[in-house]
Order: sequence, then structure tokens, then C-alpha cells
Amino acid sequence: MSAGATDETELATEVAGRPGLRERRRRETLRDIADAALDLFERDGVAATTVDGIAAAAGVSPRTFFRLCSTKEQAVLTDDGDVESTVLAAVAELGPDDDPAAELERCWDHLARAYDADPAGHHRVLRVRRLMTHEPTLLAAGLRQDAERTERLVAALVEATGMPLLRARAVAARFSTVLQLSFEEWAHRAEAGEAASLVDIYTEVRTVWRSLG
Amino acid sequence: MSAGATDETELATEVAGRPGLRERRRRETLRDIADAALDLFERDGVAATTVDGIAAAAGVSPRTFFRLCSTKEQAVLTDDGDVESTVLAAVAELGPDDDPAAELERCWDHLARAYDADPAGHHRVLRVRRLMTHEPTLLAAGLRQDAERTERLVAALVEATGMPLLRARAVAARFSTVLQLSFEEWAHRAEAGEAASLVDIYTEVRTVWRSLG
DNA sequence: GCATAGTTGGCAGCCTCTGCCATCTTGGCA
DNA sequence: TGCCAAGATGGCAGAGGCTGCCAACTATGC
Repeated sequence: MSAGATDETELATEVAGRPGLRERRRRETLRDIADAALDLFERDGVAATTVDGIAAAAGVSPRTFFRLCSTKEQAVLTDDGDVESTVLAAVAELGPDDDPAAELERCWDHLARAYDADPAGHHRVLRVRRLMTHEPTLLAAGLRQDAERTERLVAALVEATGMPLLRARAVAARFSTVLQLSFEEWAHRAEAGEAASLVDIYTEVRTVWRSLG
Repeated sequence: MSAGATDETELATEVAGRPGLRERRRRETLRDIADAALDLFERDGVAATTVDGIAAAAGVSPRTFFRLCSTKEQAVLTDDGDVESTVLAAVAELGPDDDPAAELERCWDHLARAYDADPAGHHRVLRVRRLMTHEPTLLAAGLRQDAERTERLVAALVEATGMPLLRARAVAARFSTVLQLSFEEWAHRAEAGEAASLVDIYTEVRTVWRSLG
């Protein structure tokens, strides 16, 4: 489904245990690229930034850039997939009698708590989100990523619980939407200098959401 | 916000009354392009279809294509904007005491009824949606269009009712999501040969939606 | 009819992205 | 330890997307 080149590469070495030099290098390069891209996007805007520029700043050839990134927008949207795999794992363990929506909420509660507890990456997330609000192409890329994630969630829900497709789509869409709203609000407040807690905001957003009837 | 070239062109002639030759030609050309693009996308896939090909099939120069369309994906997503303007008009008339969510539902009910009553364009909508399920770039373009529409809805809600941003976002997101689910389900059933009614499906989706708690 | 403003097409040019190949590095194994 | 298969990298060529500019043309309003 993805158009990306290497996004879904599973490394053989990874199975054997810890990363290995190759994989470590790959991540390192990916990080260099992401840093360079973020800097240049902020300085010149996404449109005016060229892949050649990013690649040069990251000390890599443009050809290698495309092998690792598929799009300049993707360069800053790189995501370890930890969150998604956690959610999918939780869904996979659902029995036919469990309430998927409740389980998703519980799962996200854990993740949000972990997120709040580790502010190391917050600054980077904020920079990207700030860019997104002013850069349509970046926003589009992000939305697409979300949509693909949601689609995988739908598949996992159907797979695990056998629920009807329409219902699975509704559950996934609701979950995804509430998450997006929460993150948006979180970024909004953090931007304003408030010490925002994702857990609290998530609760708040759910309250607003429910009040809509 | 949009990166498009002419998507937001307001024609001076339109104000004066009826279209005028220039505007009529424009729409005609746009339709030719959309038809050509749809045919070629179905035959060769989006990736393998070139703008030169579409332009040639539509009897227009590539340069003109880009002036009218901004992206080959946009070519088949052209949308009169009738639906959106109706919704925005309804929102604009909201007073501070009205319930925006209820009003949106009422408004959409009317539109869905009108949609069901006029099956002329259904076939085309279905062709595009079918394409979307297999063409990631097309899906991405569609999602982006939806997101921009939703953003405008949020702005209109805040403007009209003065409600808090977070709440407006929640209302708009919920509305947009239910619509997307409905359309998806509608396409799904129509594809399966069922005579699907958008009004009925909308009601059904809302029921499922509410049952999530 | 005539001036004006908007439309069209061609051209040059930049940028994105991919396939292919030669070169070098890593990881596994004798 | 040294060799070999499997990757990773970079360069190059080439197709395609997209835009600015200019010259020719055409609807519109007076």
C-alpha cells in the first residue's frame, strides 16, 4: 500500500538479537537526514528546500536520500513505530467478548503516560507540528501517514475480533480522531508555553467529544 | 493554504449573473480533462499515466492542464463545491444558542436526500472511489481535500458561534468522520450491487457511531 | 469596433524520483 | 584470519511533474 521504498524493510540482522552495525548506521543516517531536513524546512520553507540540499547537509548523496526516505516530507515524519506496534499488539490480544474501544483507550492511556514522562523528544515533535500548520504538503504527508495507520488498525480489529468492517472502521476512526485532536491541542498549549500533559488533555478531549452526543 | 494554482479563482463574470462564454468553456475543458484522466487512470493506473497523456486526450496543452488542475490527482477530484458551500452557509446562520452538531446533521440530511434523488453522477463518484482504494497517491489527495474542507468548517464554526477552538474542531472532525464513513459504506455497497441509499446509510452509521459510547 | 483583460500554448529550466551499474563495506563462515 | 555473499553507497542517465515567461489569440465591456 505504501509507496515508500525502504519504509517496510525488515532487516535480517534484527532478528538475531541487537541491531548490528548496519542497522545502527542506517538509523544514524536517518536521524542526520531528519535533522538536516527540519533545519532547512524551518529556515527556507518546505517548497524552497531541495533534496540535494538536505542530502548535502546530512553528508549523503541524493540517491541515498531517496533510498531511505521516499519523499522530502517523509524525512521529518520518520517514526519509530513503537506506538503503533504497541496498539496493534494490544488489539491482537483482544477476545471476541472484549470491548475494543475501551481497550484502545486503556492502551493509549499507558502510552500517553509514557510520553508525558519522557520529555526528551517533545521539542522535536513540536517543531514538526509547528511546521505542519503552515506547510500544506507536510500536513498532507502527515495525514496520509495517519490514514495508513488507521487502515492497519481496522485490519487488526477485524482480524482479532471478527467484528463487522463498518464497526471496525468506526472504532478506528473515532480513536484516531480523538488522538489527533489531543495532539493538536497538546501542541497548541505547549506552543503557548503551558506545561501540557497529554494524559490530561486526552481525558479532556474525550469529555468534549462525549458532550457532543 | 492550498498549493493549487487556480482552484480558488473567483471569476468576475460570475458575479454579474450567469456564467458567460469564458466560464462555460473553462468548465467544459475541466470536464474533458477529468474524463480523460479517469479513463487513463483506470486503464493504466495513476503512476503510469502522464500529464502529457491526459492533456493530449483532453485536447489541451500540458501547460493549460497545470493551469487548471495543479496535480494529475486533482484532475479527477474536481468538485463543484456545492456541498461545501451549502454546509458553510448553514453554519454561518447559526446563532450562539443553536446546537451546531444538530444543525450539521440536519443540513447533511437534506444534502444526502438530494444526492439520493439524483443518481446521474453516482457512477462517476463510484469510479473515483474505486480508484482511490487501490491508488495511494489518489487517496492522499482526497484526504488532503477533506482535511482542508474540515479546516474551513472549523473556521466557520468559530466565526459564527464563537465556540472554543477545541470544541469546534471536535464538532467538525466528528461530522467529517461520519461523512467519510457513510460514503465509504455507500461505495462499498453500491460496488456490491446493492441499491444503497446515502440517507439510510448515514442514519445507520450514526447509530453504530453512538453505540461506541 | 476597440481597448482591455483574461486565456492559451510553447519553451526553457528546475526539481523529484527511479533504474542501473561499479565500488566498497559488513556479517557470516570455513 | 581470510574469503565470499549480501547489502549499502554514489554516480549517471532519463522520465516526468511543475512553473515562469512571452507571444499570439479571444471574450468582454464600452
